[in-house]
Amino acid sequence: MRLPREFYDRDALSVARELLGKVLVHEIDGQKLAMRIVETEAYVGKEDKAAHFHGGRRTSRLEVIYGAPGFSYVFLVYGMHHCFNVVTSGKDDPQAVLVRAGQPVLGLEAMAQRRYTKTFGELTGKQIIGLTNGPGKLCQALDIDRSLNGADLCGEGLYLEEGEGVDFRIITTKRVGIDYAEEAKDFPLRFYSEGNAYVSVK
DNA sequence: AGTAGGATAAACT
DNA sequence: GTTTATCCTACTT
Repeated sequence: MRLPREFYDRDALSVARELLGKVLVHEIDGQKLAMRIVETEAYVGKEDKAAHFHGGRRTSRLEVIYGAPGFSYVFLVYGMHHCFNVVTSGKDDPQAVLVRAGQPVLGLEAMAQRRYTKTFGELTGKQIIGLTNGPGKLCQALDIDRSLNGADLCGEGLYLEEGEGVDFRIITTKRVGIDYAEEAKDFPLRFYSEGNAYVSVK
């Protein structure tokens, strides 16, 4: 079951929490790369100094976030890593959820190849975890880059599906990598699946 | 287990 | 010219 537009048409905090356990799918040439989401972060409104759109900043790359919910926002950080976000909330209300980590479900060979240029069987235990345990890593594993910025997640190619009802507890804590964000750096806006090996930072 | 530094380019000032 | 929602490697304890 693909998640409907309404799922995304809410505040980022709710969407971030409920995205845990959902499955992110990227179809390439008929091949499915899929990952169960285990860690997310909410970036919520103009008061949030950690967000690109803080203070109501509205530049060309941010237009998608000011648009309709259920679209992707993909950007490049540190000149080499992509970050995948889901746009939430209504038009002109900038909110988004960063997908920070997941566990591979489908297309493991392709992921191993993209991340390490090795077959899955050649990977060490650490490398298997390293496939998708971070925002930049998961984008490399799932072949997500800026060409997918603005993609409709209710369309074809890149979308999210309902997961398999696995039970887990949600840990709520501070976000990662936003030390510049003054008081916002301590906001409890990161969520992850308790005990999951693929979580980027415990 | 922790700390340090470098890679590397788009976006923004 | 500065900053950056990261990752990897190497070195120290």
